[in-house]
Amino acid sequence: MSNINDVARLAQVSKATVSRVLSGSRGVKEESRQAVLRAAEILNYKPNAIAQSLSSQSTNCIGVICATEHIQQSTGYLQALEKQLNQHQKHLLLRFANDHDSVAQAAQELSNGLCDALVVVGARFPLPELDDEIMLIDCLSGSHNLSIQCDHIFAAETAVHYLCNQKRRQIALINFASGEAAALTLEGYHQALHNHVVPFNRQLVIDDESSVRIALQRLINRGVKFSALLVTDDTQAQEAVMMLNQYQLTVPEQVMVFSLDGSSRMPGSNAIPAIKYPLESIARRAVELLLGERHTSDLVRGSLLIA
Amino acid sequence: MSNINDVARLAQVSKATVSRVLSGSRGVKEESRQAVLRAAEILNYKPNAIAQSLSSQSTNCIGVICATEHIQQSTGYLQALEKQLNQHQKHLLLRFANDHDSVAQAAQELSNGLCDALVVVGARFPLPELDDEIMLIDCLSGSHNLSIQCDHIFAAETAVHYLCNQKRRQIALINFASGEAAALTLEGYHQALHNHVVPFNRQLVIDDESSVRIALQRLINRGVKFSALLVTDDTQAQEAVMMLNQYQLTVPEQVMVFSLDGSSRMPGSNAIPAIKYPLESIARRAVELLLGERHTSDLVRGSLLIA
DNA sequence: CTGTTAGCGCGTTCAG
DNA sequence: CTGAACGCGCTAACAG
Repeated sequence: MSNINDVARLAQVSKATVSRVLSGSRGVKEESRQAVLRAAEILNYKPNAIAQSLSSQSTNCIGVICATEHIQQSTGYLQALEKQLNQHQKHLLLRFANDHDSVAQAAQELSNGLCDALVVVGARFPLPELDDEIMLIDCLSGSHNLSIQCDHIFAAETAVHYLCNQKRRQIALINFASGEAAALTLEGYHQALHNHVVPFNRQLVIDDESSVRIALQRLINRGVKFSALLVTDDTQAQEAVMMLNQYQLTVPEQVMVFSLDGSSRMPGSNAIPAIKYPLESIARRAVELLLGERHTSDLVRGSLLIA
Repeated sequence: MSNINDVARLAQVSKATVSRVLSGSRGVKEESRQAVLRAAEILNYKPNAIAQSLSSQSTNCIGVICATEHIQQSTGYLQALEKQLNQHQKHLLLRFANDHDSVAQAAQELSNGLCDALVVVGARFPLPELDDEIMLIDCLSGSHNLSIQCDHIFAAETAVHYLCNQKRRQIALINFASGEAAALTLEGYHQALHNHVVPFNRQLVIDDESSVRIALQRLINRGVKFSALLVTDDTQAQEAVMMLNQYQLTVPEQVMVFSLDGSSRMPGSNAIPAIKYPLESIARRAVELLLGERHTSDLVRGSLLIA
């Protein structure tokens, strides 16, 4: 690979002039300008990104730590993020993590100057204490400087509202097992029921169970009737449908399953109503926040999606 | 962020000694060694990755250009690759691309010293002329220095063999639209039929159609009966099943759909028999080839997977 | 065993 | 308008 010296030599100018032409490009005689461009063309010269980074004290890399639990979900985010970053000439350094410790380790290992910033995406588990510079997207943790969260209250309200309009008033909820998101979801659920003058039944809510299947079994074991089932995402919805079928409950006739996050749908789950979040705009907002100096957070609302 | 000078100063030694302790670590007096470690601890010092890269002329980054066409497939590769790279202390620089030009551009932009190597994953379209150093995983292109390909002949043979044993002898094939893989698949299909003394019927094969739905329509329009349908991957299988249902054909009773690549399955497609490739070992092999100096290629066989 | 020095490739003063 | 010189943070070769 040729370097700046080679170009300078071939173009009969100094390194500084080469640098000026290829970067700032202002205040250079047209003649030497052409000479540099020609030389660079001939040598197929590309400024070395590493050297530039060292000099400018900023790599153009953004580290993304992606939760794998709901992988098809995360993949949507990944694509949207990459697209946005790409438009800003930034690179995406990918790391997967599926629990507290993995995230901590990944964050450690990416904090050695390789990345200009870090993002954690889709972590549905308690996160370690992270630097305030790190952005959280669609994670459970609530109070963080830089984050983009789904409006869980709004989602739950919308879902309950829709289901009530379908004359389904016994709405079961399998909530997140912990975190701010769980509380907010419950709040929206509560609120919407109240608006529809439906009494709240504690027996219809499970909020301390990480496995959907077991949550559903517990629900059924309780013997309480329900005509609708709210779950937190599409993966859970799929599993719930299968399991309900095993219990001879038809979907959606007897029980309508509703996914509170149906972004990045996989084929075959179109029959399940859901709240869909606009991945592209979330990613755009995320990159804006990340690259801008303003440290703030966003709440994004999802829209009702029915087959 | 503190740098090597800070540590040297605090530890009362020179930069070189600090470097030695944290890298080579040989031939250093225990006393100064401890001093360095203590100082590094106190200052929470992390060697700057960029500076190391510039000096060593090797970033520890591997660029991965991932095709998005069959995204759930690609995601599996991505996770497996990241895991392997991680074990080798390498970072994964992610780029998505869905056509010839995007790949070319991505390859260009990652060839500025930022990456030590490049990998293209899952590209089912014709690729641009790429540097021989670039590794191809599960791509259509055949002759390339460094690549890991699926054994398409073996896969097609296995599929046909299985179907014949199920007494299904009219086996339709919706093949790749182009490339080496298409030819190999057809060869395996051909060969296996021959072994089962089933006459080859050109009317059962579609190999110049990128859309499954249209391919299937063409197949049905031809009016030729088939009791089994071979498609190239799970996404296509899903679509085929839906479409067959629309035509009032029951699956698998009337037509058994078989996916020639059912790696990284999504929930709900368990009923479709498939050939499954071992993603983890493919990724391991890929990283070995990439990091080793031997430039060679691999052919990997998939195993029959039935619900 | 250790400190000094010279690069790695580039951007950026600062004189001319 | 241009070139020489310095610094980014670190590693490696060379003297002591």
